[in-house]
Amino acid sequence: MTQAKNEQGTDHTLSKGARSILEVAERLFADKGFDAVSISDIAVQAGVSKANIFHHFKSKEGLYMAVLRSACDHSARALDEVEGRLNQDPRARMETFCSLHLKALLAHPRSSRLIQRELLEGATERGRQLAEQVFSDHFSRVVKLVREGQAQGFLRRDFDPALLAFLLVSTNVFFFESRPVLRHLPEVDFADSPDHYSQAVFELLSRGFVKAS
Amino acid sequence: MTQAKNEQGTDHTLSKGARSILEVAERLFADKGFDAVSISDIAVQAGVSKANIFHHFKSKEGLYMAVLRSACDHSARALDEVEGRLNQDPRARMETFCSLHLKALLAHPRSSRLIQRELLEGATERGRQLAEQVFSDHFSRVVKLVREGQAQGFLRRDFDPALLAFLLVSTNVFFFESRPVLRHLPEVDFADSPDHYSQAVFELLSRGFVKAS
DNA sequence: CCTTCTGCTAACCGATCGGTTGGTAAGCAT
DNA sequence: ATGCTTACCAACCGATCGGTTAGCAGAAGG
Repeated sequence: MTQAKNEQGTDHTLSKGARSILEVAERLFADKGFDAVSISDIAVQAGVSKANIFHHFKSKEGLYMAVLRSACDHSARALDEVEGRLNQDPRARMETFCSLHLKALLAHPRSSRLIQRELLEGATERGRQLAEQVFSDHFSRVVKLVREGQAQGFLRRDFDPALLAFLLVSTNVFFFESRPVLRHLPEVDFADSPDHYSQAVFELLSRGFVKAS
Repeated sequence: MTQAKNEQGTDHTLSKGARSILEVAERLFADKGFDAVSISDIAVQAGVSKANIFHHFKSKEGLYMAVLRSACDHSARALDEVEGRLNQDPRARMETFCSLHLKALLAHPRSSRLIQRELLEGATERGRQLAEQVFSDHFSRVVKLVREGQAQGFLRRDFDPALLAFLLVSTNVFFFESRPVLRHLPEVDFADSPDHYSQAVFELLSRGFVKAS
C-alpha cells in the first residue's frame, strides 16, 4: 500500500475518479462530520456512481480512514516544512515556529478540522489513535523546542516545558477553532489577522501580564 | 415556555418519561453527536417508546435544541456561581476565576462537550448561535475581569485585554478538550491534576516564560 | 357518568442509508 | 483473438432512519 505522491500531495497512481472521490470526501467529512455525509452525497458531487466508491474503497469507514490518513500526512509534512525553515536564534526559533504552525493550521483547514474532530470524538474509535499520534508527534516537537530554549538560557528553567508547549499549541489550535465565533465578538479585533495574533500572543507569553514591579 | 427547575436543574413540571428522555439524549448527543444518535437509541435507553419522544418533543432537532438549551443554562449558571465566589483582591479574582472556570468545565463535561461541538460545526446551523451566545457571554466576562485588573494597576496596560482573556479561556477549554490525549503523552504529568495545571498556567502567564534580565 | 386531557404505545410509513449484484467497456499482456 | 484486470454503472437489497396514526389507560373536572 505504498502511495506515490507528487509535491501537491495528489496521488497519480489513483484514477481520476478515485481522486475526485477523495477530494470531495475530504471536503464533506471535514465540513459536516462522518455521520452527516452519505455515500450518495459524495458520489453525486464527485460525479461518479455510488457503486464506484465501493469499488475504490472497501466501506464508508475505509474511505473516511483514507481521507484521515491523507490529512495526517498533510499535517505532518506541513510541520516538517516549518521545522526546515527554523533559523538558529533560539528566541526567533520559538516565535517563528508558533507563527508558522498557526499558518499551517489555517492553510489546511480541512485537514486541521478532520484531526480536531477526531480528537474530540471520545465515544467512537474510528481514527482517534491516528489523530492522537499526529497530535502527540507535533506536541513532542514543541516540547523539544522549549527544552532547547531552556538549555540555551533564553527561557526560565523553573516551569514545566510541557506546560509551555501545551499553551503554545492550545492557543494556536483554539484560535483556529474559534475563529468563526471570534469574528462576531465586539471585543476582539485579531480574528482576521493571525500574524498580529501570533506576535501578540508570543509577546504576552514571554513577558507575562503582570506589571513589572 | 417558562421552566420551573429546582436546584439540581431537574424540571419537575416534566413527567418522569420526559425527564429520562432528556437525560439520555444529553448523554448520547454529548458523547456521539447529533447524527450518530438515533431516536430509537434514545427511546430504548430511556425505557420509553419511540413515539413517546415525538409526543414530548416535536422533532429530533427539537429534542436536540432542548438538550442544548439546558446545557447552555447549566453553563451560564455555573459561571454565575463562579462570579459569586470571587473575592476582592484583584489578583486572586483572576486566578480563582480561571481555576473555577476550569472546574466548572470538568464538572459538567456533557454540557461542555455539547457546546464545544456546536461551535466546531460550521456547516450546520442548528444551535450554533445559541452556543456562540454562551461563548461570547463567558468571554465578555473574562474581558471585563482583565480590564478591571488593568484599571486597578495589577496588570500591564500595554496589551489587548481581549487577547489575555482569549488565552485564559483557550487554555482552559483546550485542556478540557484534549485531556484524553494528554493522558497518553509521556511529557505531560498535569493531565489529571487540573488544580496544579490552573495554578501553573496562571503563574506562567503572569510572569512570562522569559528569563528575567 | 361522561368528557377531556395527558402520558404513553404498537404498528406503520416513505425515504434514505450503506452496501451488493451483475454487468459493460476499455486497456494490456500473451 | 484471448484472457485478465481495472474503472465504472444501473438496479437492487435489507435495514434503519425520522416521523405519523390510531388508540388505550388513567386522572381530573363538570
